[in-house]
Amino acid sequence: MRALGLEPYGVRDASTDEIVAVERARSAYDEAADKDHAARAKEPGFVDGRPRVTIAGRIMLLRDNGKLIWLSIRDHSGDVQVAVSQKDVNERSFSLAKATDLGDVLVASGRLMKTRTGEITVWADAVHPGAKCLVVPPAKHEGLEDVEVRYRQRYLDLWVNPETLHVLAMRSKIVSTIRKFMEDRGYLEVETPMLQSLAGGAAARPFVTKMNALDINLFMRIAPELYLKRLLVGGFPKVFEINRNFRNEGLDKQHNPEFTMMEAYHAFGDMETVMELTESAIRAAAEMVFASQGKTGDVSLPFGDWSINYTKPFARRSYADLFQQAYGFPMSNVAQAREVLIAEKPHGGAEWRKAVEGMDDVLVINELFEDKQKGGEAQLDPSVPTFITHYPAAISPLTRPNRENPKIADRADLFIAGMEIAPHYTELNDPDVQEAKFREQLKGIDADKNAEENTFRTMDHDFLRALKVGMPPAGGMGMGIDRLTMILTNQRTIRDVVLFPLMRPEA
RNA sequence: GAGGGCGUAGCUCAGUCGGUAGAGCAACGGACUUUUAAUCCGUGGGUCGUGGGUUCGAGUCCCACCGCCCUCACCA
Repeated sequence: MRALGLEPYGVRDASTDEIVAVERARSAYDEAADKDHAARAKEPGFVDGRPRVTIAGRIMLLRDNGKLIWLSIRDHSGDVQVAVSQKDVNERSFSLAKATDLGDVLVASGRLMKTRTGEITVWADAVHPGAKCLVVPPAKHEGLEDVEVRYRQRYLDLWVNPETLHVLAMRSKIVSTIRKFMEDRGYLEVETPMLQSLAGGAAARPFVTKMNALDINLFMRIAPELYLKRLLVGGFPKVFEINRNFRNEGLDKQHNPEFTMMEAYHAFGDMETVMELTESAIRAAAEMVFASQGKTGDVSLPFGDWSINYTKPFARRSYADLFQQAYGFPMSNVAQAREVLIAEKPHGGAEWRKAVEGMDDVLVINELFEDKQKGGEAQLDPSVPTFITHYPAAISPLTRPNRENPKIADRADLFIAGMEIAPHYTELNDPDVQEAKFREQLKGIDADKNAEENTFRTMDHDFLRALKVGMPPAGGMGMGIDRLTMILTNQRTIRDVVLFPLMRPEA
């Protein structure tokens, strides 16, 4: 192109300042003015009333008829046809249009008209360069289907597959809807450390990194919980944080090593306070998504084969009921539960039997419970978001035991479509009970957990010190933003709602 | 971590029984002022994921490795 005296890369100028989204340009089409122009263009003194627009985007299709060139240009909002006729543009514009290839970014200005086949077209009076595309673009019809290339070269995926851009833009809108909802409810957004010298607040393997200046190891946080609670001690009444957590574990359809979570804490609230908060926040996000599809009425969104209703109140099922339903005997029958668990791994042999027999009662029950929960749709109605309530206290180390029944934790987990979306707690604020629970956790509740995993189950003395200062009673919740986005946008893998999912480096 | 599947042109894909590497689109040169996946004429394009083995001969069969996908395991 430079050999032809053309500059392949554009600059900001008077025309680029006028650029509007393709969608807006198309809606500016004026049929009356177009017909008037078609009928009277040759009359002396005729004033062309057709709106003039400037759009910019990538060339998706190209039909060069010699002295008339048809281009299909795509931007984030859609596609539009552009016609560049030799007699209606200057030589420089026409040469540029001639030298254009599929994939180039082009700026085109012109009046809106319809072709005789009825397609809205920008009849160009000038075109300007945007950017040259130096790689051969993916096939214009088949698109880009290779999932590996889609994730590694997301820029290509976003350009070629409009659905990708739509889903990821929707993710941004879901986050901003929830953020606005929280602010409207009077919660203050805060930022707490991502680099922590103790990785607490959850049971997960952390990433370790090294700080040179202080010559210390630091952990990437696995949860912000313990810092947010310190803020309640300090006097913040209602706080939330939407940010990344990092867990050094496997990848699958529901797990990316870095993921986004919203945690919220409400002083002088409890589990019920934050359950209502989550339900309303999710409903607000679902309503936004639903409305963006131009739909009205009861909000229901598809996820796979299911249709999930967000207008009806979310359901509640107790842990004990679900256990009974799944196994046909009550969870109080630990002896029978133990036999069922042993029978689950017939190949485990004597070793497995011994491990199970040494397990705490509550862990036996919970192992069985979680086995069934993975196929959660078998027990819960997948079309209704459901809170599982009345968890055993022993598996919820940071939760306050129920005042009436200390064996039950004040904890409720929200499940949608078989996925765990958000746990809710009445938070534990008694430092003595908290310390006892830390110690219990440190004993190594799982005999078969390896040593490496136990190294990060350390006692957080400063957190206990904070509780001694006095934390008001509080409700707390944590919501997986990635999973919520999956459910609201009907994506079955977490990688399709993350802009740049983790990939093994290319060789 | 275990099992299974996949990897061929820029993209989407064929490739039979082991016998000269294929198509469409894209690219390159040319024609064409209302096209719609424009059309027409012409041209170029391959480390068949990588490395080894079997064989007269391997894209094809065997082994190892790399990457991706699926299922399971792990995972608040």
